[in-house]
Amino acid sequence: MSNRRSRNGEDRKQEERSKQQERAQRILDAAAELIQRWGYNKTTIDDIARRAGVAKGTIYLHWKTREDLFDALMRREELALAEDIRRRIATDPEGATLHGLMKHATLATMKSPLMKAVILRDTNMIGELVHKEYATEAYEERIDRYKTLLEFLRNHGLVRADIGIREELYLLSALSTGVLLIDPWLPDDIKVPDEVAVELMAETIRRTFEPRQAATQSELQEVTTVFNQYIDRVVEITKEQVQKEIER
Amino acid sequence: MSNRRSRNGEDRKQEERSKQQERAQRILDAAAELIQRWGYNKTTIDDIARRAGVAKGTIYLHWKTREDLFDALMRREELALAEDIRRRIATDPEGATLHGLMKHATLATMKSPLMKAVILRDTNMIGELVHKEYATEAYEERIDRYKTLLEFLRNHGLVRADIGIREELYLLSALSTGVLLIDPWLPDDIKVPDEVAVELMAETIRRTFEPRQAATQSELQEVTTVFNQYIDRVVEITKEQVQKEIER
DNA sequence: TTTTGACTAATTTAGTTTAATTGGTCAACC
DNA sequence: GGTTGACCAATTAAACTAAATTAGTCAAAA
Repeated sequence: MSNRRSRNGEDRKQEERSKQQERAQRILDAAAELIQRWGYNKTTIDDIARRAGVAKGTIYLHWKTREDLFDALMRREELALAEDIRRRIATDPEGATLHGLMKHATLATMKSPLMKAVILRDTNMIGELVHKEYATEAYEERIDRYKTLLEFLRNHGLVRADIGIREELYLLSALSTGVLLIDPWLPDDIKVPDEVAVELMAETIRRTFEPRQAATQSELQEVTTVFNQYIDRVVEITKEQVQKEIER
Repeated sequence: MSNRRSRNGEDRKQEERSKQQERAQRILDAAAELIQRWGYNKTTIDDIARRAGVAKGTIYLHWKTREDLFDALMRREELALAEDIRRRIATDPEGATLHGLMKHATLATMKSPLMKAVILRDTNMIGELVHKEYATEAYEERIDRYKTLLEFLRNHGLVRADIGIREELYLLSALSTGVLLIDPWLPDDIKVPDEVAVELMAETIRRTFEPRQAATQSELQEVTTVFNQYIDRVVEITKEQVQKEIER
């Protein structure tokens, strides 16, 4: 039906949409870069438009307000983070464990200046506006997901169940937050590379949270499957949210 | 020689000195209270004088500048903290261990708003001036003392020696800093009381840093003695510094 | 239809003047 | 002697204005 010479409306519409989506990504790229360099407050729509090579009005064809643009950027970053974490876990034989997840999630966060700033509520980078709303939300969502996974792992004897979940969540939060933001406090001769830091954290979690004797091979296999399914679902849900926001 | 009716010069001089020292303490009390309430920047010498019930000039009989007063206050707080920690360790059967020390030191810090603010570099409470100088110094001194103790405990097999000291110091720092400042991040239903938080931290340290099998009773006794001597020496050194600063 | 950029109303920033406060001193007082 | 609080120079805060910047709009161009 459709060929190179005479294309039907559907084709053209789709082509245009993908072109527009590509442009949306370019705009978000520009925003991400500028925010990382100048911080949220000092990054203007004009800057972003100039860097993305579009007119200012075009940006408002995609998002109604400046905050909407930022929201979309953060959602995209969330997705990138989730995919990064999934990738790291997939290539790590010990990925599908509590210490594995925490290790990869923390390292991924460290490597994403935007997410790190949001999680740590770095007011210098992220503006005051976001501070209260988005940051708290992001952190609580994170904890919520850990809670779900923790319950699952406890039920399968892969995590201690002799202390409360609240206490475990507290410890995991304190430890990972400590690792995320300790750096500027440390004297130079004690600093360690990110990769070493999360490795140390992982070992701590393993020793503190996971039982002495390893699980049976078959049970481990089963848990790993569900674990990975869970991660995949989180990625999928995030992806859907992002798609919704990119399609105008 | 000297009795109640006719005192010699020495007596009088000493009496006056103690009276002045008492006054110095009163001034520091006032300063501490006001700084806790209003923060360092908003606490004026006039405020302090009024609250301590002395004239402003009197304060300058004790310290040359506002900063000197603050220094003295922090030294005194350091001493109080060190004594508090020693007391807590003395009454805890497991006090003379790495996890015991960390637990009591962290809890003592939590209970001292002034020290907590300095360690966490809470710019809202502590002024900018102090930020760079005193805060860094205090933190590094802390780490230095832990290093000494860590080496000692490692040599006696009470702490793992299969990872580097640097890595151990990093982990202890990240963990305790995380515990110290995580609170405002947490959703309410995950918060735990300070006492529980440090208990969880202690358990983490025990599991992560200390060997599986307990030491022999006699060796433990020996280590405990040295451990306590070390704590005592830290307290004594701090006390001397404070004395020097209080005596004009 | 889609994209643009000049335009506007509103906010932020920068600069200035004025008023209040503050750290520190010292002559007078105890 | 030791202690005080009025006093001063210097700093900081407040009030105000002018200038610049910014998010968002929309008529015109592509």
